[in-house]
Amino acid sequence: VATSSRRSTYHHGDLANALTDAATELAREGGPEAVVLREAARRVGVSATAAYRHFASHGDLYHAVKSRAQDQLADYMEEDAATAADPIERLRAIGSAYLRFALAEPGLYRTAFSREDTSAPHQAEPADFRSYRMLQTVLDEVMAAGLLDPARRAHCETALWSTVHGLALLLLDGPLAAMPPDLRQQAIDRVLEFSLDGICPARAVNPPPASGRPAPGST
Amino acid sequence: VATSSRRSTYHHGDLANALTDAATELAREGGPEAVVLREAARRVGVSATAAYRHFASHGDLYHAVKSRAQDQLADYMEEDAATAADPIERLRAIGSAYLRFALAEPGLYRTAFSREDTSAPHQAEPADFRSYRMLQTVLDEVMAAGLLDPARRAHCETALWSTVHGLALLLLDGPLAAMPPDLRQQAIDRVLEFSLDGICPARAVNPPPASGRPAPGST
DNA sequence: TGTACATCAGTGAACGCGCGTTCACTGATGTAC
DNA sequence: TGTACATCAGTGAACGCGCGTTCACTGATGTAC
Repeated sequence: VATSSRRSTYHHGDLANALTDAATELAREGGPEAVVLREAARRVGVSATAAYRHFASHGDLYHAVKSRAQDQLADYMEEDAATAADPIERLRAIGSAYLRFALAEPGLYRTAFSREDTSAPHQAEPADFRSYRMLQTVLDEVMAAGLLDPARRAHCETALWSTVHGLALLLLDGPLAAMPPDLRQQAIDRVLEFSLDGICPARAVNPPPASGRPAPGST
Repeated sequence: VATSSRRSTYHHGDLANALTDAATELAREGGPEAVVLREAARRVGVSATAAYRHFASHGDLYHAVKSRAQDQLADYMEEDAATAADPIERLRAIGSAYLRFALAEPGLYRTAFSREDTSAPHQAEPADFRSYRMLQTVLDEVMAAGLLDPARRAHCETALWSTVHGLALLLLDGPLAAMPPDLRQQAIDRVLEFSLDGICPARAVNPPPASGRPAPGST
């Protein structure tokens, strides 16, 4: 399996993967619009036509790239979740990893959440996202630990996902793009706390004594 | 000023506005990518070249459309805010109007928050958005009414905006697009409550007696 | 162990599309005298 | 009140671009006998 962009043999051996790699790199550099079949083929050192042996259309290739991007996001989250000691910490960790990924890999992040071609094989469901399933699991842990009122359990995923997703996009493409980095980190920290407080209001009213939660305003 | 798409006089009279109207309609129908200078000119019944008498480039026209879209969002919010009795109601109202606009006018909504061309005249600031200034004002009112701890005032705008923006995009383009409408409205209502609870946790722990806040789970 | 041949995985040229933008132009308007 | 003329606001043809996709093809591979 040659990962090099020029090959010696006539047959590539793993062209589908090589094209997906190249196209993912395009997304990384330039976002969803930069995923161009011809350019991916060019980078692999192959004719554009060759791509059609492995992908039915541009949309097919694009779909593969999008999946990769979603997976990398989940990787970031998994990595940070592993360092967390308790469920609330873990919730904070996956939220902050989400934003870390969005800011570190804006092109991939945008691609992961770009609108799919209407002719997509099937409508995406939340459960198709590894990151969503992680969020579900952690919320269940928080509830099991007695920190989340079962009456408030429904729609928690949606609330948290909305917040981090919205913040990511406001920071990347929106009116918050001009924020200086230090203020930006402060905003991220505060927004995450607001979210946790919304889920577990008791936590905010009677803060746990030994919690590592930073006081409002500190950094 | 003729708003009709075909004109009788050689000189149009208000071509700049007519082009912006047409281009905004394109955005409404197909989102930001659908804002095509040539098509706008076609719809107005004028040669594509004529547009260059009024706009320096496609980006210029696009910018005008984006402003219109942002303005219409603020109109929606203002409309609903007017019906609210108290500050918390008003906060809920502008949030729900935000989502109402996003779902009713997805093309315009996407355009309002689309990434600006890097060669834009200046970086957008939150304060450039009428909707943001409304949010600020209402939050100040909530604080003045004693319902928001001044120590928690900072970054409230960012938290709320992130949540509604994220939810809107997850519902429009994201994995929540497949949600059936009734569940969707439930999700919107709950997410707004989570947000308000995050801002004012005391409200959630000791719910105000005569408040119109729906009980969790009700619709 | 060799050979015929189906199949697989590439090539290169070309098509059609629609875009933003430029060019040299012409028709309409309004102002100076 | 008329006329010369600068200026303004349009026209139509054309350019160059890069894309996704199709076409007829050829080189490499592997299997049957």
